Amino acid sequence: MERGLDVFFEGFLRKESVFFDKRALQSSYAPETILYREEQTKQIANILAPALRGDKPSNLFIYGKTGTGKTLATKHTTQKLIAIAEREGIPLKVLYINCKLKRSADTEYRLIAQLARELGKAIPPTGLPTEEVYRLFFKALNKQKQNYILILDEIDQLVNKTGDNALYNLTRINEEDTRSQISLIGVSNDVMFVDNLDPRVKSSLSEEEIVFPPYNAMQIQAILKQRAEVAFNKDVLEYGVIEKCAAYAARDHGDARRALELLRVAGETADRKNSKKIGIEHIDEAEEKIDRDRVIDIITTQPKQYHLVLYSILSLHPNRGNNLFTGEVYEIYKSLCNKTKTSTLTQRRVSDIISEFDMLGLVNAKVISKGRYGRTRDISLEINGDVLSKIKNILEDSIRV
DNA sequence: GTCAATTCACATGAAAGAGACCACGGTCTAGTG
DNA sequence: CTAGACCGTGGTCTCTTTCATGTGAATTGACGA
Repeated sequence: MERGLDVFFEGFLRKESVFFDKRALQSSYAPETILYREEQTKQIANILAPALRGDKPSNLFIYGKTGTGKTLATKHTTQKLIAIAEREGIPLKVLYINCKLKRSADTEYRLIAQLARELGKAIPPTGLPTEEVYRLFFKALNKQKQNYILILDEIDQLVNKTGDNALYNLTRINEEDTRSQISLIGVSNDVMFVDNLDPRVKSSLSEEEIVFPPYNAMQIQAILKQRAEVAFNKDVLEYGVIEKCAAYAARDHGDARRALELLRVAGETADRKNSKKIGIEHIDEAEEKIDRDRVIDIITTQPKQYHLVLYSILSLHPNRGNNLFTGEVYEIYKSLCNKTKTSTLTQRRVSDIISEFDMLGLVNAKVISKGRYGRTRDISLEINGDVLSKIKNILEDSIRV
């Protein structure tokens, strides 16, 4: 066995890979030039430039679908800005916060705590009154005269979960008599989310707005080519591979991130199969794999109650047509809980869980009205084929039936 | 046949509770000089 | 006298429950042609 491992690792080391530098395909990679975003970067730069003269730049709201380069472009421009500010000795700082990261900045308390931490204050993960955290944050903020640019990525997540209280407080900082000033940059996938904002926050946050349109297939191709230059060894891409990747990604709203992931996974598959080139067939496989991994990942990280609900749907699904209703699922779920001696959740909760499954894309649940026979969700599974049996195993394992 | 009222089976919202975490400050205890 | 152990209090956060209210069209039943 030991011997076998040695051989394996040595073989792995010697094995030729199609990759030269895989990092170029990761979403965190920042290429030197950002394609097709000149317009937007220039706008951002225009808006932020006053910071160099010590003025407060307007607040900025950026939106566009996922994978349209919002984060990349803002980070890129602010980095350049900072570089110059540093050279000239201008007191300017950029704080980048991703509101979507669990346990990091997805509540008011955590957002402010995270900000304070960026300023060098140690804030416990919980236990303090929110007020107190604000106080500490302000104190850190005013320690010296400095202007801040605060980037709130995926800001819609924050607002959806915890309301706009935090934003309101942040926008008000400048009204108070403080030495430092803060400009907010809100980045969001969801265009509609501004409408649910408190009008005061809304007007203050979107003093300026920039829209990132989705890339079209040609642009994605160019982006892929740019990255592939760095990422792969010479001549490993067969003809049509990039085109196909781009076509896949463009099919659903020009998501460049997905295209890059697809290309990366295709490369990995090719490597695993000891193929020296990446062919079109690898892309198909990659797409399947991404999908499968995503589903399995989602399910395994879900708590047990969710497993029970999903298993109920699953076990009901094959011997019925296509439509299950909430009531039916709940009945099965209840008996399943009895059988496994698990505490039973209320129908209210199960209803929410089902709609979460819908959002995760595991299940298609549409609210329909059956007239006299009430209103319910029409539920059908979105998982099929070999993944289904795998999931069934995972679930059975988890709930021990 | 037409039309409004009724009715079903949940959906959807708001509020509040339970239990897990955690920090802080005060009190107690044991060890030290 | 002091450092550290050990509470009690008060805070956040997540998952749930409870209570209340909403809802869209099939069905029903009254009505008139």
